[in-house]
Amino acid sequence: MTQRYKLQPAGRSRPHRDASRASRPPATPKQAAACCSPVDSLLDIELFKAFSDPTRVALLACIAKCGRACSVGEVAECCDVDLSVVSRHLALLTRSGVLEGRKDGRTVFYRVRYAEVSRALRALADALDDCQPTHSPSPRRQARSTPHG
Amino acid sequence: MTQRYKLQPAGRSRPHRDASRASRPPATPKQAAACCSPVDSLLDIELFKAFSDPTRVALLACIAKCGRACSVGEVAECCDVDLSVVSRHLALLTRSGVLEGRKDGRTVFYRVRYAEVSRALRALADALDDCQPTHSPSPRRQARSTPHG
DNA sequence: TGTATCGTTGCGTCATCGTGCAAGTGTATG
DNA sequence: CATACACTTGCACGATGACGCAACGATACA
Repeated sequence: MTQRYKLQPAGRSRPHRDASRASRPPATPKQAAACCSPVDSLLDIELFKAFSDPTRVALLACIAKCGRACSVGEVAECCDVDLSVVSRHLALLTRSGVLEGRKDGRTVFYRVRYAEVSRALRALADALDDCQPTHSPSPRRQARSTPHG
Repeated sequence: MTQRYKLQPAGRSRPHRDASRASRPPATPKQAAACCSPVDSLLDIELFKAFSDPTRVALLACIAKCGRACSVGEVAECCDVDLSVVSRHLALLTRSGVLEGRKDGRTVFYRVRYAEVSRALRALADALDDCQPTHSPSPRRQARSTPHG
């Protein structure tokens, strides 16, 4: 099945009650604060915090564009920062569910969890669209044009 | 036309050279750092920094769930922080292109730029998927299931 | 078993950011 | 013109986070 809500680190998964974005929106922001909606869980602070540092994002972009799992040493050649800094950034990206690490001998290979991240981003986009009263109430689409799970 | 790349504050728009994600990915992360791709501009640090503070995200979620433009005073009732803090958060969200402010008399109404934000999120999701060598090379889809521009 | 390699973790430092208070700006109202 | 209201901005302070260096595992190899 598809993971609908908040992005989790690799190897976990968590259910979450659906806030059933009812027929009409709350009248005031204060009322909105009380009623919970998919956007609450999809606005995943840890995920977006991972995307909010230039060095970290540069490292992520390098791995992403590479399209394969990369070692820490390889990734460190992208940026002019200490290897320990790279290690910490990759660890944080892993904790936030963006990367996945695999140890092979004495080297650690990090790969991007493309499907999970893009699914989380699209889910948030859908949830935001659903908040607009003028918007049609969201046909649940698959992740991409290709209908694989 | 649709704005393909980085989310901009309301009232602006910027072209950007297309990195033409070529046939095969770069061999190493270092090479990946040199060649630019849609992910570079779509990993918009200012946007995601806006989503990386709990208070700020709570305020945003309130406005989003409300589905209409809200005044600063209204939004301030959602959280237990000073009004000046709310004002600053909403200003930052505006600068990063998430909100749009409109002054009416002495009150300022902030609304969520739903379409622009969700478009930016989906564009990043697409760009990430395109980085996977195993993935089909991205049919350019419209924003949602409804085929309006 | 010693040594080199790959990566992580502890620690101190510095910059950034979130916050509250107080003062300031701009707009309506009497 | 004075006052009230809605919001913004200056300032100081504390918390968080990014960074480099050094020390520490963990694994491979001679």
